[in-house]
Amino acid sequence: MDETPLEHERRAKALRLRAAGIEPFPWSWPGRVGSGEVRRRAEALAPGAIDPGPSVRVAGRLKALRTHGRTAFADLEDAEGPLQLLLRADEMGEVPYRGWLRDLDPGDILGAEGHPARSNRGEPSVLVAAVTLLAKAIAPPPEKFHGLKDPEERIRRRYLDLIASAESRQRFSARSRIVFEIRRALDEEGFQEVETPILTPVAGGASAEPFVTRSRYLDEELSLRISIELYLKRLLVGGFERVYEIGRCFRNEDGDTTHNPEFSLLELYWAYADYQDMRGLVERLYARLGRLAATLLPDHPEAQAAARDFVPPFPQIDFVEALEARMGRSGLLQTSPEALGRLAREAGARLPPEASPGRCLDKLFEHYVEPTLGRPTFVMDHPALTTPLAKRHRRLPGRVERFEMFYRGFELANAYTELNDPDEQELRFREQVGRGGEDRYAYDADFVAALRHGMPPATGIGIGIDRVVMALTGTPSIKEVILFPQTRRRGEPAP
RNA sequence: GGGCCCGUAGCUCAGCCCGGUAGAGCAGGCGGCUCUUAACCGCAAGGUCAGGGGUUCGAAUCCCCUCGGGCCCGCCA
Repeated sequence: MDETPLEHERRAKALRLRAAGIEPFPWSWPGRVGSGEVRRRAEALAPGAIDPGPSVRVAGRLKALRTHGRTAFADLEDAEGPLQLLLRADEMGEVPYRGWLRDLDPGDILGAEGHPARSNRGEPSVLVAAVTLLAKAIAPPPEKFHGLKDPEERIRRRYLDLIASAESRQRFSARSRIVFEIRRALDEEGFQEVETPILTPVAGGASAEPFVTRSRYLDEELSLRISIELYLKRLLVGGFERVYEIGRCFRNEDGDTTHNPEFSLLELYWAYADYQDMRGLVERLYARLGRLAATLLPDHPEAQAAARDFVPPFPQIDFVEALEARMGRSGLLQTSPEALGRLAREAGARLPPEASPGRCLDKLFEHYVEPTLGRPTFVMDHPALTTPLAKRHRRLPGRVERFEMFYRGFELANAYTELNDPDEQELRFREQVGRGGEDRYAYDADFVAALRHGMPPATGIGIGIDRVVMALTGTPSIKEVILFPQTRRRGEPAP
């Protein structure tokens, strides 16, 4: 890559230091303490005072340097936050002080040793006795005040976004904590996490185009999974009773504000329980997550609202009743496919002529009911037409035992009482495959073979992790909750 | 896949409508300053105006194509 004049200057500084016997990329910085501890010690002091206790060693990225002749203020930042360094010629020695001011740049990784202190203006600081370069930044950081704004650069070079934006760092930390909390909650509920194949001979469990690759060893085509479902159900056949997996799934489709080609899915299966049991689990889980979000993001109105909103029990509405009420008509399930298509198109849905009645019903629900579901709401007992792979409802004809939980326009859970009759499963697979259209599921013969050995009655659920994070943190774009979203290849810097 | 918008210095942005020598701030260079925190003051420097083609005496500016990105729609039950 061509070196900019700026980078030339910075590299020259590194070379100058090395020539003077100072390694610009040293190996370690032992005895380091976090900025948080130093801040706390410094905050106990009066302005202008110096902590008389032992000196401390801190480290972090140099964010800004304000020089005033024989004194200078440096903003250091580590994972715990910012910390000011107070550099003075009389503390450090005239020659080292002048040398470091000449050879340091914003963006450098620094170590500093000195006593906690408070500036005359009261800023918690370290009065530096000695400074050490821990890694020279040859390339400059983003602009100090405006940060990195260009949305393309923020995604392609996420490290720069993270350097510049505490908010971005906080959001991704929140994501980690949310996922950890989900694991902890499920562990306490008695579920065990498993790992099932990502490279699979048949990408099943959902309707989506897979990414396809090839195994040279097997001399076979393999697909990256589009869901986790069919392997977890095999484990129910095998005798595991409460299993889940959180993992990446892949769909070979366009991205947008709510879709990325690779995304994280939680799927969970629970033997000897039904979808009503699952509803309780969802309430307990989201109540925890709402409280967590409020703790993690005390300044985020959306996160605070989540804690108030996710208080069980969440209201339940019946899919058909809610839709009919909103539409002001009845007998939807008895309506002809042609009429359903007409209604859906009247509601603004652009549907292909061959769209199934189930798809029309989904579109109608999307249009009439979903926008009204701002608070956590369970939508119960979908028409069988919309959901071929759930178990038929034990009481309501033409329905299946299914619920979705909606919040702020996001579908945050989709659960069934699972189909476990192998003959019916095979029939439905064959219907889907025969259709050959958009809604096709891949036929997984091995899965049907597994069901023939008996899968206990069970409930299962899928939760899109990325969307959970979006909903809890009030983030409008999936790209802001995925560290490295998919982007088109571009001329990358040469090594 | 369709529509609209964006791409100017390392970063944040003016300039584009209405064509006439490419501008500022930050960062960097040189000089000054012992309490700043978007520090400040002075001086000098920094550009493939995303790329290609066209119109024109003359294009960052107007037109076409390509690349990349964003938003909306479609698709993703």
